[in-house]
Amino acid sequence: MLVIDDVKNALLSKYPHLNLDKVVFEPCRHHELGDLSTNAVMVLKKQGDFESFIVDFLTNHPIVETVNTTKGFINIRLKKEFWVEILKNILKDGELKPHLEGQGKTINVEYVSVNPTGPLHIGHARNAVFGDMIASLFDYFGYHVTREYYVNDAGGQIDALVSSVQLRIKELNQHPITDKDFSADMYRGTYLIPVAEKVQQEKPTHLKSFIVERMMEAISHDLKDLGIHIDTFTSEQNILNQGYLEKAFKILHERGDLYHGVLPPPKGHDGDWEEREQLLFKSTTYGDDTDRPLQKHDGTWTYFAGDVAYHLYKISRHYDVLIDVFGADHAGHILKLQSAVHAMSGGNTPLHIRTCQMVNFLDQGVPLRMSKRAGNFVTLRDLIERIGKDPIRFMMASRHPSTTFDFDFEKVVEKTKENHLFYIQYAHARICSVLKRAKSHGIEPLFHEHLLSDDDVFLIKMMYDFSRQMVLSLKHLEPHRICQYLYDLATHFHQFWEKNRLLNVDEPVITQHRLAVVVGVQKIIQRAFKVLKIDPLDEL
RNA sequence: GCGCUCUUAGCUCAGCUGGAUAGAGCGGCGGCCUUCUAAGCCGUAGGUCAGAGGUUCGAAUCCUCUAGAGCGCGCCA
Repeated sequence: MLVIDDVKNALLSKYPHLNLDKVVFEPCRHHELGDLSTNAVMVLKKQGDFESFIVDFLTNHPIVETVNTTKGFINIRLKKEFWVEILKNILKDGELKPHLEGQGKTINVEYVSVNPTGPLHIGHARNAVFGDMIASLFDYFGYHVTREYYVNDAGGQIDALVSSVQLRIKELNQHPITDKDFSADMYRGTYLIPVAEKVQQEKPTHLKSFIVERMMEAISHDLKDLGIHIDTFTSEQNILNQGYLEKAFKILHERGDLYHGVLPPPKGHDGDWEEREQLLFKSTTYGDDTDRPLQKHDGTWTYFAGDVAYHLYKISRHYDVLIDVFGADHAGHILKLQSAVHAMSGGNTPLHIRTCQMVNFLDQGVPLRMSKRAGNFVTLRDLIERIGKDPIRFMMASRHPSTTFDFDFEKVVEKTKENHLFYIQYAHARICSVLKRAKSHGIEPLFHEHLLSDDDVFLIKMMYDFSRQMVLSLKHLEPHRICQYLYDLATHFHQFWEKNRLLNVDEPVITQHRLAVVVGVQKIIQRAFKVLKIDPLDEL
């Protein structure tokens, strides 16, 4: 934004000592008062009284129409030329390009990372979509993004998976099996039957990796249908084979962050606690609440140790920033992982961890109680086939990540304003429809500056806010802001539609002009949807 | 017992990391289709921002405590 930089520069050139960090221009809360407001006077109060200086400066600024002050704010109304330029830029570039702040920087976003023991279910969807949109946002701002999935293919769960497949093979060979043949940790899902068949056909030499590959094929296929492409699948087994566990041990040991000791029992963990000496990581040094075990009592590595090794591997790949996306049920891992990364990278590799909360699923208002054991969980595939990828992506991304919310299978495909995605698509479809109709009359969009109306400006202002919302979404890693913004934009458009008849064959010039204005909206929706990876609809 | 996250209108959610009179939708009430998609638009009613303190020019937002909800808490991953 030009005005704010001009004001800041003017202030600094006269008062070089000023701290202007908190000075911002924002869209004016009250439309009657102006277009933009600044808190400068209030924020700078302690450093001096700069009101008359700023007001004078703004009054003489070439793109400022009027200036007023109320309740400590300075409000400005911009000249129409400003909005003319904004719309021209949108029509030319298809958007409003924020300056690319991430050019050259590399970033690794790890998300989904579901154990390869079964198909993705709907409980995995939020993490997958949220992580993917975080990655998309970084793409948008010019970072080099790696989308990564960590495959837990080394633990006891995988052994149980292999046993489960072997049991299914037995079943294929005319040995009837019952529920009793499955031990508690085994997987009795019928999705393993085709895997067993494949094993029989191909007789692989490495059974375990063969099975994991089949599971990962299914998972990536489901992800693809949700619009997600993972760049790098990193195998836990591979990390271990490459000796990263030992490397991590060595680094932490040399730093003096390891010791053998006994953890205190968690409070309320009365009778069944048995004190055991373990190899511990001194994560309390880095802000954790308690030290964390790298080895079990028997000297074998813990799951956490594997995670530490994996993050050392990520550090060794020299990204500027690492991001992990966890479900709320893994929030307990944040501090210990960040401690480990801090220790191993010497504080040089920032690790941001974002969690998204659980989702309550409902079908026509009835809560779904899923249990993996009972086998009544809904697969992601089933949901995609039932309602499509876009409603899932939009809904999963449209809520603040740290709040739980209700996801009703029926409500997200309703064709009413209550369904935000529909409402936005409706705006887009209306624009496409009227453009098509105008074209059949030989009328194409064409912007006429001198026809710019107050209603046009009202709509252009909303388009102008796009780049600011994108910046905020990135800054806070909160893609839901984009969804919220699009809904507001759609609201403004629908109001505009009701007030201003777009197509009038008797008035071709005004028709051209209004079409050009709504093409701006169309382009912004398309650009935002590209980031969300949602397909805009030309008709409903 | 401890930790993390949450609590905003009857319901579902926003609230621009401390700014102006806290906003939308649904539901309620009342209006708007001979013209581009009424799958929409307009008006109206509805609030002690869970509660109590604190920080300051200013708090839904930051801190402390209390209550309630969800998730988690070595020897699973």
